[in-house]
Amino acid sequence: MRSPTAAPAAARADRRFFATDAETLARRLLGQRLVRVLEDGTRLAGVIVETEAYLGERDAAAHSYGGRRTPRTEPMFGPPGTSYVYFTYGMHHCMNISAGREGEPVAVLIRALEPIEGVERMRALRAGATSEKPLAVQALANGPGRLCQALAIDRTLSGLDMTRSEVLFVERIRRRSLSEWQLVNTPRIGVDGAGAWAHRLLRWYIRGHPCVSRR
DNA sequence: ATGACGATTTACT
DNA sequence: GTAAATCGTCATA
Repeated sequence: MRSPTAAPAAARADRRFFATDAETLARRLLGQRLVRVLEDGTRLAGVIVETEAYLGERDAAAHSYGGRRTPRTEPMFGPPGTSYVYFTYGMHHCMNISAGREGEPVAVLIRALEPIEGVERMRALRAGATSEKPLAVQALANGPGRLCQALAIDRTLSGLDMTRSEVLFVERIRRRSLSEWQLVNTPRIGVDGAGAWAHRLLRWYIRGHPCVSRR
């Protein structure tokens, strides 16, 4: 039973939310809340402030370019709302959410969050990365690798159905102010080897937000 | 079996 | 600004 004073349960993003093209989902995710529930029940959450779209077989920057389908990339082919987490550079993880339709390997990379819940836990999770003093809030999840570290996301969380998972999901939050935000649209980061696709404007972020990567 | 590379981050000059 | 860290994944053989 919920107490009369408790806040109403946030609405979880459902299949329909994710079932659109990657560019639309990349914009739609901005301002929504990404939630990670740890094994001890701790809730870590933040507002998504930066995303990138990966357009599948035709996109030379995508892991699914040319239809490449391997155990690693399999979640990209899953139903919309499937998590795709990969390990790279021998030390970092990056998190995506599949979009489009099942069998269509398109996804959105989550590049940065504004930490909202469990900030101290995120700081502890990130502490090992630097020898510096405690990190500022805006430095906890301002990049795809940092975000995964702050939320304890690794490839054991790849392939989850985020419309069902109890450990990783998106909550839709009321965004009356969203229409007031200005979105910035730029080329994607770190895909210089992708020829003409490197120039496509497939990255979005909330203009002026302090938690965006590469400030 | 082997080798090249990466949707990054950090530290250092 | 540049370089190092570090290893799973994938293509080739």
